[in-house]
Amino acid sequence: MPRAGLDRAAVIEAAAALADREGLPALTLARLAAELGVKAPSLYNHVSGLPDVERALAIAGARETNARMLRAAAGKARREALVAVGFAYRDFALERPGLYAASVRAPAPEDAEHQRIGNEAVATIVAVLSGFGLADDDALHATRGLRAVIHGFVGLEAAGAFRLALGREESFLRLLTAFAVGLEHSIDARKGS
Amino acid sequence: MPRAGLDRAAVIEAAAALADREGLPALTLARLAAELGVKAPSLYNHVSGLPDVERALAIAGARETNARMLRAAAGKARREALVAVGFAYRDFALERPGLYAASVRAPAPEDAEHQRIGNEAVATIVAVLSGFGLADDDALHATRGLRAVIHGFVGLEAAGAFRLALGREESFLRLLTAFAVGLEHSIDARKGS
DNA sequence: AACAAAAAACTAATGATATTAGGCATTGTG
DNA sequence: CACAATGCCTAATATCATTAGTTTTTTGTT
Repeated sequence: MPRAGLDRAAVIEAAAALADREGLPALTLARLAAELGVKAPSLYNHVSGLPDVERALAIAGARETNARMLRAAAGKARREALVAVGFAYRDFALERPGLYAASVRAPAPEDAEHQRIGNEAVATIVAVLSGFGLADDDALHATRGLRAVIHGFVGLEAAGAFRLALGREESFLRLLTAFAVGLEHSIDARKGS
Repeated sequence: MPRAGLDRAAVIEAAAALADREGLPALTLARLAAELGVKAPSLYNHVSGLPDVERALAIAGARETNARMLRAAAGKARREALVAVGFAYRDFALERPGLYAASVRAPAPEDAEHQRIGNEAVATIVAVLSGFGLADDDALHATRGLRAVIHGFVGLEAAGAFRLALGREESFLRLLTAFAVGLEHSIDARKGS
């Protein structure tokens, strides 16, 4: 039997491509092996099982998302930064639906590495909101809010929930703007202005 | 062999209970059958397969969500109605995580019944936003926004994404309020006030 | 260069799952 | 009370993931 010349990276890459192309649920070891011209058990020389592959996709997706958000936020502040980060996240989800879907699943509580990557993305959101001059709990609540706004819109869009012929970018832009405006006002209100 | 006395409703109910208790992924026909004191193939006398069960849960969940949102919105308007509906949705997701998870999956495009239930929930959101005096596209964009806000926050919370010791109700309240405030202001801006 | 060790592929087997087919008992109805 | 429908069963097939054990190819060492 000739060797296929696989390694872990090649397996994970093929898995990502398959998940992007046919959806995360279509990613099975049997399918992946066939795609790579190999029998399913052979994959165990490179990965420890399906959960390992899924975790690798989740981490790769989270890394990529975070990198894009950081790039998008560079040199921007407040409302502009918030919108840029939102769209960076959305673009990634639309371009790599399989990786995105994998990265959405919450990391196992005992998976320190995966948790760490997730925390970095949260830190990026925190940084984006720092320009709004929020302190302490205000900043934490706002972070949860922005995560929810972005995750919610992108998730619904990825699930095909927006079927109307109405610009989705426009919807997203308005949502991000409304949240930003709302944030600014709640700050004013709290300052007693 | 004595009869178990099952019918479709009993099967679906047990499936919902199992999904709530152990998570939607734990819902398998084998598991469900064991729970009901019956062998898996016997379930086919009452449901047409696992997808049928999942669809039934999705529809039941969507119905219940919608009913709760309608009840919550009755007699309220604008910001108050928006907050009430958001919390009604959230309460349901926390009380019935399995049903909620099932109802989040988008209906198949050819599944008219399921689509219809989903549209009713959208109509409820539209109604809640009607008090804000939005017209045409503005109303549609805002509806997408509110759906995203609610779905996003509740989804993250259900996934265990909010691990800090910081009131989650408070975070959600602030998010809904920020969105409402942002909406009001974007309306003002558009009116040129 | 030869050979031993490591790595990568394979086949075979196990166990979970869904699902279909076919048989038998129970039940409710004429 | 017979009988037809119904509900449950066992048996069988097919798809997965995964483990064990084998073979073959590389690789690295002497």
